Amino acid sequence: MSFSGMDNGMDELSDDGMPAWETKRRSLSKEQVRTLEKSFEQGNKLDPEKKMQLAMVLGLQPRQVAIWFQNRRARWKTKQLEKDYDGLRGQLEAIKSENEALRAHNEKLQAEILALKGRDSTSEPINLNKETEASCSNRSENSSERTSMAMESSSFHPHRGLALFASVRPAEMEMHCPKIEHCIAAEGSFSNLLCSLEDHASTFWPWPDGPDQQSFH
DNA sequence: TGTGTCAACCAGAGCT
DNA sequence: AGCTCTGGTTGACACA
Repeated sequence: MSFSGMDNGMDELSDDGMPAWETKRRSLSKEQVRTLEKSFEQGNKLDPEKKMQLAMVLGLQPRQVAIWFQNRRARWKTKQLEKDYDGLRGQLEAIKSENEALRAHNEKLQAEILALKGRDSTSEPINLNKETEASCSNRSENSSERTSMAMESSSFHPHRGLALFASVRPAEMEMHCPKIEHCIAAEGSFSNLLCSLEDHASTFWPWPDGPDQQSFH
């Protein structure tokens, strides 16, 4: 074990029976850490037998091994939270751009409707389907499909981006928009996004049933 | 000298 | 009761 700067002669004992000057000694050796890491990869929980075995092999106090595992779990969790945060931030950006696309498309449709209404009031009754066909040569008669085609003719791609919206069919867009609006309205508060994605967070832990049932692959 | 990292510790909770 | 866990803190050390 290598450490420096602890060269005084204090000889009172700590709770571990170690000299007090040893209680805050610096780091474990590279070899010790390598072995501990290897063991941690196989399973981040420490049963008493494994603890004793590691302590014996590494020439450490069993308590030191236990503490190393505790600290290592804490570090792992912190890293995992950072990763999770980054992932959610990415999803937020995707949702925002998706919303922009929806907004733009919505405005386009509104303008189209207004134009049609304008014509409607100045001339004879208009067959909407026919009129729409005229304004967009390759559209079908079905209004839902028409909407779909309109979406394709603009830059909107329903299957691109978040799976979150994969189930939103064009005809349902109006229904879903308020939800998205709400989401984006709350974009200043990241916790709201966290809440909305909470149900998707079951994969947070790499093992089933949460952190207590861990078993690394 | 400020800051980050890490071993060690503590308190409180849960499990057997 | 004894053990282990998590979350937070402390103190020593390394480094820019």
